[in-house]
Formats: sequence, structure tokens, C-alpha cells
Amino acid sequence: MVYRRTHQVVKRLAARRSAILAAARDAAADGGMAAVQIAPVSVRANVAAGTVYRYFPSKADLISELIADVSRDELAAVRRAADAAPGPSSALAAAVTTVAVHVLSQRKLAWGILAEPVDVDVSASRLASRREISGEIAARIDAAVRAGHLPAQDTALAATALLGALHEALVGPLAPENLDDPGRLRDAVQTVTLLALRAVGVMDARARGLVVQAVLPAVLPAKALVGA
Amino acid sequence: MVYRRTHQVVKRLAARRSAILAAARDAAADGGMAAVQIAPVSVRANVAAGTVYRYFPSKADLISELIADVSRDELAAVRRAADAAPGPSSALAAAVTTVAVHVLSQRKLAWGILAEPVDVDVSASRLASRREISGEIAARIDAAVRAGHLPAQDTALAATALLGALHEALVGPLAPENLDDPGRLRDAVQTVTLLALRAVGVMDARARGLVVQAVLPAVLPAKALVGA
DNA sequence: TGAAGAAGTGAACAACTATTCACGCCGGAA
DNA sequence: TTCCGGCGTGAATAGTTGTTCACTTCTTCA
Repeated sequence: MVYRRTHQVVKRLAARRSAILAAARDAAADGGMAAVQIAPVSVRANVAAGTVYRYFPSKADLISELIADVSRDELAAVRRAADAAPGPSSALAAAVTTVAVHVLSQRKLAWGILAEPVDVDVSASRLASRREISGEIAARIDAAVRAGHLPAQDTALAATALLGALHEALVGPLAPENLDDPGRLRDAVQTVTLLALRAVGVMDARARGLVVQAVLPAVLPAKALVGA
Repeated sequence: MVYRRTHQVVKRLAARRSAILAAARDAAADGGMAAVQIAPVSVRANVAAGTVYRYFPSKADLISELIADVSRDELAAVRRAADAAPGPSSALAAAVTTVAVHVLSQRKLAWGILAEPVDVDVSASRLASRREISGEIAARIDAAVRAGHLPAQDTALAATALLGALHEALVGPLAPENLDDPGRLRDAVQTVTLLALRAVGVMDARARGLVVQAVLPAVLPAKALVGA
């Protein structure tokens, strides 16, 4: 009488859930958040519209999970890059560069996650996403301040401002065109990283050095990403 | 037989048009762009819903004009402040500070104009708005570069990044709370202005001086704005 | 193998608002 | 004063999508 889910069924359910999330992510990467509609997503995931609601209570929940997902990936990449750096200032440079490269490599997705209008309320999820990344950057700024490399400052506000600068300059409506070209991409990443480092108080000359160190390793793997 | 509009009628029509725009602006300032709906706006303007369509072909047109309107005011304020400054660097500082104070004094409106989700497409108008302000800031950066106060750089990208930083730090979802308090407001404006000036290459010490000069005159009249 | 319940389906539904339009009214010309 | 046409009205319309649910199909277990 007691129906128990077999391991196989559990696996299938999890796979379906992932498929729906992946379909949503693909849709967002292709056509922005506007393309994340239940019917099209369900088609991509090879399920019926109603099935989506077996896994997600509402569209808002689906998109919220999507945002959390992408955000988690980005945070991990930033941490990895920063942790691999030799010192606090390099770590900050690496973190900033990583964010820049990430948003550039998936511009539509990044724009959708960050700021694109959505008909349902996903502000909580977006807030959490921003808070995570901003917190990470703030921690890196703080480390550099404690190491005596930067002047004391409101690190939370500075981190938020840096992210705003990166996003607006790289994926906002005024972002330069042709960033698919690897050369231009590298230039843009260098420029915004330089701006960001100087903004928090790194001297111009030193900032230029840090940028060169940080951009090369970050941009190399990015070429593959951009191609995808 | 030939019906001609009397001067009085022309004036009344213009007044009504302004009233509708003003009503839309009030609605946006109160409740963000989400509150700019035809029915509520028409009530505020003391006209019927259908009347709105005698003056604006669609909601998109109404909001586009609203954005252009607000943007025009801001651009004028920025120019005025910058032109009154004694030199290129001061002018840049004044411009940045003015933008900061403006967005802070009408946060909901600013957020609505800049980035809040809207059901109709207003991207063209938003793009134009950003372009205007960004162009003005870029021109000020350029002047400072030509005067030898700043290192050579991509001024358009820098201006875009600065605006992104200001907006995200001051009206974005991670913006600090309690910015209605004049003291906190001044601090926030100072902090972001300092970040912005350093970002484009002003030395820390000099930047601090410029900030003090620029913030005082800009913040004084702002107290009245914030109260409103 | 068959009963019981879970998972999947997709057409129908619901809710929200921008937009329309047939009608009444007011201001202008003669 | 009277006729005419544009202006104002607001209830009705329409289009868009998220969401539901009665039904079908599949899985488990005795």
C-alpha cells in the first residue's frame, strides 16, 4: 500500500528538475528573461506546461532558482580566482577581472539575472545574488585595506559601486559593441579593472601592473566561453 | 465651417498634456514605474482614461516622454553645476556630485527611469537618457584629460562605468538604508564621488579636496528636495 | 497481475490592463 | 442663437500568459 519512490524514480525526478532549470537557463541565455516563459521552457525541457508546476510552485520560484544557480557559479569562480592570487591586492584584481569576464561571456544571461525587467517579482532573489557577490568583493577590498595596500573606506559601498560600474560598462545598454572580438574584450576588461582598482585607492602605476597580471589568466579560458 | 483652435484652447490642451505628464511623474515618484498605469494616472490628472490617448499614442510613448523629461532636467542640473566650477577637475567633481544628489533626492523616480521593469518597451528612451548623461560626464572627463589632470583613457567607457557605480551604490537594491538622513546622505555622496574621481585617475589626496569643494554646494539645496 | 497512488498532460481558465470607440458635450464660427 | 466638429468620456474589448485541474499514463507493491 505504501508507495515508495524507487531510487531510479528519485533520480529521474531530479533529472527532470534539472532539465527544466537548464531549459530556463538556455532560454535566458538566448533571449533574455523575456524568453523565460512557462510554455517555451516546457517545450525546451520536453515536458508539458503543467509538469513545470510539479517542480516549481510558480514562475517566480523557477526564475529565483535560476538566478541563485547562476549566482552560485559566479561566486565560486570569483573565489577560486581570488584565492589563487599571491596577495590581497592581486586577489582583488583577480576577483574584479573574473566578474568582468564572466558577465561578458554570457551577456544576455548576466543582464537577465541582474537587471532585465521580469513580469514576476524576483527582487528577493536578485538581492541575494547581489549580496553574495558584493560581499565577496567587499571582503577582498577589506583584506587589502587591512594589509595596508588601500586607504580605509566603506568597503560594502565600494564593492557595490564597483559591481555597478562593471555591469553598466560591460553589459548595460551603453556597453561597447563588438565585445565578441577577443582583443576588444581584453581591452574592455582591462579598462574596467583599472577603473575599479583606482576607485578603491590603488595608485595608477601599481594598478596597471595588477591589471596585467590579473587579466591574462582570466581572459585566456574566456575565449572558449565566448565561443560557446 | 473651418474650425480653428483658439489660443485659449491651445493653451488648455497644452496644460492638459502637461498635467498628464506630471501625473505620471508623480505616480512614478510615489510608487515607481509599476504605479504608472493609465487608469491611476488619468485619475491623478483629473481626466478619463480615454483622454490620455488623445495626447499620447500609447503607454510606451507616455513613459518615454516622462523619461526624456526627467532626463532633461537632470542634464540641465549637471551642466549648470559643472559650468559653475572653477576648473575641469572641479567641474567633473561637481557633475558627479550633482548626479548623485539628484538620484538620491528622488530615488524611486530615478530607479524607475533607469532600470525598473516596465511592461512596455521603453529601452530606446532609456538608452537615449543614459547616452545624454553619460556623454556629458564623458565630456567633462575629457576636458580634465586635455588639461593634463587625468591620464588618457577611454572616456566614454569611464563615464558609463561611473554612472553605473553611482546608480548601483545609491539607488540599487544594495544601496544603504536611511539615506533620508542628511548626514548619511552627505556621507554617501562624498564616498561615491571620491570613488568616481579616483577611478578616472585623480590622486587620492587631491580627490578628497575636490570632493569637499563639490559636495557642500550640491548637498545644501538637496535637503529641500529630500524633504519634498 | 491488478489495485492504488503518484507523475504527466494540455486544454481551459483567470486576471490583469492597455487600448478602443460610440456617444455626449462644449467651444467656435456665422 | 444655431449648427458643426473636435474633445472628453468610461464602459467594453482584447490580448497576453501564468496557473489550474480533470484525466491519462506510469510505477510500485501485494
